[in-house]
Amino acid sequence: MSGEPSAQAVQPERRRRNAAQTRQLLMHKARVRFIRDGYAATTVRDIADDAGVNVALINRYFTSKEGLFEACLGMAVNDIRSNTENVTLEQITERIVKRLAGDTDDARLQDSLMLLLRTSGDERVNDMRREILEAVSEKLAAAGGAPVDDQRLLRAQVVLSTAIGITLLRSSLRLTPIASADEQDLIGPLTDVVNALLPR
Amino acid sequence: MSGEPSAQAVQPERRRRNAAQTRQLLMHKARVRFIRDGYAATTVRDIADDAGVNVALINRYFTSKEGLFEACLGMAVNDIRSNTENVTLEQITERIVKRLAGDTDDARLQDSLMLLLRTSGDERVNDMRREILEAVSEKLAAAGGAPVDDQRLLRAQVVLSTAIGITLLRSSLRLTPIASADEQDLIGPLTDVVNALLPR
DNA sequence: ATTATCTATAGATCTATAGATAATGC
DNA sequence: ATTATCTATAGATCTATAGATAATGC
Repeated sequence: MSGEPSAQAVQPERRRRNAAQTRQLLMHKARVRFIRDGYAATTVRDIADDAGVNVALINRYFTSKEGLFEACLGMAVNDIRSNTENVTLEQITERIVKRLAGDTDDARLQDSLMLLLRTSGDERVNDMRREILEAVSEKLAAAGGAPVDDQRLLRAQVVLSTAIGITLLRSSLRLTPIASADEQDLIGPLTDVVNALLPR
Repeated sequence: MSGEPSAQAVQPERRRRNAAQTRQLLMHKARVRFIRDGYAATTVRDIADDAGVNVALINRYFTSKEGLFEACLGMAVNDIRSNTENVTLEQITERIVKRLAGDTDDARLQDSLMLLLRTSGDERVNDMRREILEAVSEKLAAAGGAPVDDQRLLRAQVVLSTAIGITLLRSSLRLTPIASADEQDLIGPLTDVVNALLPR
């Protein structure tokens, strides 16, 4: 179903042995699989093949498939957190568009937002997900120094919903024309949404 | 991981043998599992247990797990199609809110939009998904007799993105306050989004 | 000598099917 | 007699682990 190793999997030349680097590579390949196929549909063998190493290394470096997923999610959480630090009202649209605008398939398969939508069945992982989304929506709501009440927090979450929905339609469902829209095409509609939901 | 049969699974009294009814029941239970856990994480045994019948009936009535998923998706597509017939610009927000407003967990697990986000790996199924989403966004774009250009279609798809994103945050991620918002709470923000994206 | 990586395999699923059982209708 | 439903099981994965191999650093 999703078993063929991707073309890039074949390393042209064996790189020098390096546990840290292999760990990184596994996380990178895992992230792409988890985003594209979801947790359950991804096998550890898929990931190991993509990385061009033996399956056993996944358990060696991450204890379990679940551990690998958790590591990927941690990376995504950091990525999103650092991208939403100190954001002003003016920057919101720009940041969202930048995040969504990845125009190559490869870029979309890196999108941390997509990984946040994947579930593994582990409760701790679901908590991580909810925490970061709460943090992000609070930052959005408070952007520009606006006073945050429940009303505004809800509206911030609708902004977040739009971003998530666009990500899905573009990367997972590949719906045109939104899937082929570039930064320039998205900025207008997105600006309108943000202005409508989070008036200054 | 997701194996416990739900509480309602135990039928208080054995109903009369009825193939058509059992088929229906299986589709209904399958839909809930597929929406909540996704295709790969759901086992046919989970579904059969929820329905209180033997696993073998799934293959008898639907040929395969994939066939059952396809049947569920067909149901969802019909549901969404009938809900987007002849929609006017004024009705869009109302329709979206009505669809999103399900306030019980059970209601959310029925949401056809959520099933559209689930993938099975079968290419034919992905096509069904893309087709219905295209049809819906075209209907949205054309609502109220507006001339449809690429620009407007893109904006209609951003509306759709918002609806999908809200559904996800509410049902799968259960983010508050949006997850606990009712119809009354959602109508305001949603109206603003639709007006901003699809001006008459 | 250390440790990154691989081999081989156990044990636990999961889907699908052949054939048996038992409820229903004539 | 028909057919809805169940039993039993084959065959295909999939994850995890114990222990072997081989590349690297001292």
